[in-house]
Amino acid sequence: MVRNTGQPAYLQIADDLRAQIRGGSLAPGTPLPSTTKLAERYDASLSVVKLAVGVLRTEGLVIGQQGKGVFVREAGELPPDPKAGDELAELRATVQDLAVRLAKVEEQLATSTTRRSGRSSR
Amino acid sequence: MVRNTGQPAYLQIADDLRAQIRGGSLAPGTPLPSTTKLAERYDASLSVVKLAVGVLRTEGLVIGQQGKGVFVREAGELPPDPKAGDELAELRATVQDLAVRLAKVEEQLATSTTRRSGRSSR
DNA sequence: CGAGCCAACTAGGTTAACTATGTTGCTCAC
DNA sequence: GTGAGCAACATAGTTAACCTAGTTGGCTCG
Repeated sequence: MVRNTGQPAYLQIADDLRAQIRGGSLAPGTPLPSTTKLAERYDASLSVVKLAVGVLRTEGLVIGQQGKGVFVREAGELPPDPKAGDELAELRATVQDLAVRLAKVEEQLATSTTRRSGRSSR
Repeated sequence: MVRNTGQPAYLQIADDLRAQIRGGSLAPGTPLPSTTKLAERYDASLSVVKLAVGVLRTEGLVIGQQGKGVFVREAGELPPDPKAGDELAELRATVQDLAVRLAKVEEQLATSTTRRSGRSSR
């Protein structure tokens, strides 16, 4: 599809969707058409549609929910499904994970250095 | 290299690079390692590296120049930190940094103390 | 010696296939 | 009628392959 504009297809699609969101055609909370539908509508491959959605996702304009769909983000607030997309919870989980792993590493290090195998380079 | 944080590989790489940029390891104006090099360094496929760079690109943190490389955006001209500036982003970066360093230590520990080939990410 | 070509790198775009995982609705057995 | 299980569909992630295009440096040939 597209071209002419010199812009890659996935950016054109992303721009179009972004315009629709900002223009109100796609209201906050409403789901975008499915990847397949968008691919048909824009006559593009699934891959470029996924790329386009990916751009909007990293921009924070939309939020993808596995199994359900991709929803337009409420400006400044969370979508009707405030699932575990919480950064704080994510961070906590990560920190917890790090703590456990650190403990293991420290343990290994303690037992291995006693017989002096300290083989730490770089 | 991946796993650990439960985050997808391309986001982990993006976060790592982002941390390096914000941390100063990658100064503005300097080029990132080439896609191939990054793929080797992170033991990831070219695809995920391209995805990671793509994320930073859409974030405006780096600018890709075909044929030359991907360069860190000059601080003055980068409007980034779109939603950041908050503690959360800082924390995130720090945690990410810790995760990377821990992963390295774990790797060293695994290769130096074990002769079970258990590890290795693909 | 110089001009031009060429080979080797680079990023970027596109496609396709496969996997994983989550959601939802239907059907079928009890 | 209810519950279990399944099938269909959704996003998400990963990989691989192929192509385009820009840059650079070296080599060759005139």
